[in-house]
Amino acid sequence: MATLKDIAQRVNRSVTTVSRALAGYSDVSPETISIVRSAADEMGYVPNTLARRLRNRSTETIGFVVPDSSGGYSEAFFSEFLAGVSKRAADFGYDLLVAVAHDKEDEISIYRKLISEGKVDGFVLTRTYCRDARAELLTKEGFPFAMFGRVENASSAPYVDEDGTYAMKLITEHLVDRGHTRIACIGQPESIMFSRLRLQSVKEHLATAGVQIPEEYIRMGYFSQKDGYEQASDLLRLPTPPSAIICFNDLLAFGAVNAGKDADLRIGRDLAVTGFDDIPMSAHYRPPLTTISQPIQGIGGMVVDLLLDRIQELRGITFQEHESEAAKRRILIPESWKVEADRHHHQLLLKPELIIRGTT
Amino acid sequence: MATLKDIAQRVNRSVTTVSRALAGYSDVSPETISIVRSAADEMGYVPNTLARRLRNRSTETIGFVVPDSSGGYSEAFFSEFLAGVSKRAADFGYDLLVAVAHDKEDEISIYRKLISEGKVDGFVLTRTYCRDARAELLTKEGFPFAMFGRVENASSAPYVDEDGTYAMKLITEHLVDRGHTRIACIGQPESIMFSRLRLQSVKEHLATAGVQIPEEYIRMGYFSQKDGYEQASDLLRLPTPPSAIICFNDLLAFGAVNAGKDADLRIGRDLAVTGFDDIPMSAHYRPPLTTISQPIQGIGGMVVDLLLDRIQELRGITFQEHESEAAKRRILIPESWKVEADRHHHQLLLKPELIIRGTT
DNA sequence: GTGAAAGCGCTAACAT
DNA sequence: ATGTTAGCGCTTTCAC
Repeated sequence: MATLKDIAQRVNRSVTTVSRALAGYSDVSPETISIVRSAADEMGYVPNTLARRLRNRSTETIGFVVPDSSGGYSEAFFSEFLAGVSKRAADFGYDLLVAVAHDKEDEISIYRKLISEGKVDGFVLTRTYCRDARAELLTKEGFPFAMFGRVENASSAPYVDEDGTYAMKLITEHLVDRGHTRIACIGQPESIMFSRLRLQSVKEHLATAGVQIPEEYIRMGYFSQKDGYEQASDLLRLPTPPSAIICFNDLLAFGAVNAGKDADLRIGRDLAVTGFDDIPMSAHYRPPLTTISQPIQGIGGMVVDLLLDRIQELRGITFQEHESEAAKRRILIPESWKVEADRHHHQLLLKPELIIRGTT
Repeated sequence: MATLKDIAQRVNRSVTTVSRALAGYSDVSPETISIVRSAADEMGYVPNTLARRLRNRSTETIGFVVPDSSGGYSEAFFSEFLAGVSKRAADFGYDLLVAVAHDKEDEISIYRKLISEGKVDGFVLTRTYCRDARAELLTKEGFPFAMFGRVENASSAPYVDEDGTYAMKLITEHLVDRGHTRIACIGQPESIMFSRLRLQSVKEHLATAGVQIPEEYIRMGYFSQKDGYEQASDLLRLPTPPSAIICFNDLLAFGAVNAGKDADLRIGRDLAVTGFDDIPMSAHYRPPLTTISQPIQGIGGMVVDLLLDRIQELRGITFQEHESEAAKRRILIPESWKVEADRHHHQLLLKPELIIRGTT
């Protein structure tokens, strides 16, 4: 591996000059620059990452800690998000460090460890809780992070989230329009922020439409297709079973559809089912699932943008910032996104889209 | 952040001594050791990872490059494997760097980049191809790697694989025992090593049992539940449709089951379907899926063991190795695994287990 | 426009 | 048993 020193010897300049030439500093003569550049190319020079990181006190690495109970994730969601994060990070020369936690306590200790060992510059969080231990820790430590989802105990932290309240407005209105009055829902635990928001929204908008939702129609705490099947089966055995089931992710909805089929109901006619996420399989399910689309990969990328912006911001306080650098990091929202943002574009709420298919 | 220097000043020793005390070298007085240790504890000393890595010329990081077309993965497989890798790596103080590739060419260039920038000490590969461009590159570069799966163009590389040949023997025998003579199969592209091996095995064992398998019964090149549905539907529309369908993963099998249901066949009686992987959902599908179990998480861990062993081996050539270190790294195979291994335990073949459930 | 020198925090060879 | 010295490869004052 060629080093700056090797190049310096070859072109008869000092290491310093070579370093600056390569970095494109303005106080290096054009001639020197071209000499150095071509030498570097020929020698296949690649800067030593470790040395640069040590010197710059920057790991150029983003941390992503995955809770092992990934049952919580619909798996497709997880890979999509990961792809979005990884690619955007790579665009900025950042690496992605992934750690998988054994359990809840382990998770927090992993964050502690990664921080104290200085292995990452910041974290990306997803699947946020209303009271989120991770957000709390990171806020307390003053360590940079950005989230897919909101929390209640870190109100100024940067996030991207889908407007679940609005999404559920779309869904309830859609179902009420279709004439449904017995509407149930199956969702994740209410401790998860988005789940609570969605449930609240369902309740509110049903109330507005003058539709009652009895307690036994509300099933919270579930994730998987199996859960969806079981809860839906149970709902359908009630004395007055629902005619529509709102599920808080697509997997739950698949389970509910199966339960309906097993109860000999015609899905979309006798029983309506809706999902959330629009994972790839949803369009190909039978019948295809009515659901809410989320640009998960794009959101992953956006969370990285927010995080890197935050990191730069904190650096700015400590170090002098080149103006050019400062200008580089500005949050850019894709044209195609409908979004509500705060003044600094650090807290973004996406307007979701309802995809009407065969299950309603 | 406290540094060695800080501790050294506090306890009136040199930085060297402190370093060695903390590392537990035998040539430091017990007294000094305890003084240094307690000072370090009090000051909350954590070694600077970057500095240590630069000095040791080791990144303590494993690379895992995920092809973006993760449609290829059954998603559950992917997270399980990741969990196994990450946890085992953590046991040895190694980090996991994950990169997601846009496409096939991008993938190779990511490997090149990570190598030349010195960001990882070795790679973990999965979903291997018969002629695997990654394995080829890494072998050529002499860069450490270990695989879940075999390849044909890197015969001495360390791997763990499930014995797919044996697995298919179990499945075909099971089906033939049940009286099936019209047996079809749906698998991934034959360019994928495990897929080719499984297909070969199916053909051989059917031949042995005196069962014909016509060309139109063989559908290779598929991954998803949707694929499974489409191919199975097509098979069932043939003049002489199969009475059993062997699928090379569980997702395909789910699709095939659905196709059978839609054709009003009783699954397990009129039509038998088998899967592969035993992902969590398989036990809860309706009917529950007959399939082959793979301890995916355990395999992920084992691949890490193989890789770290390989890395140490290569280091041993360059650097002097502490004996204790050398002793530490020996491949240990879990008691519960039935396994065929080479002399050095660097190439492992797991004996799979057939899980008979409701679909046969 | 260029170079010398210092230092990020750590470890190891080599004294003593 | 401990300290001195050197250096990993890079970036950044600061002086000329």
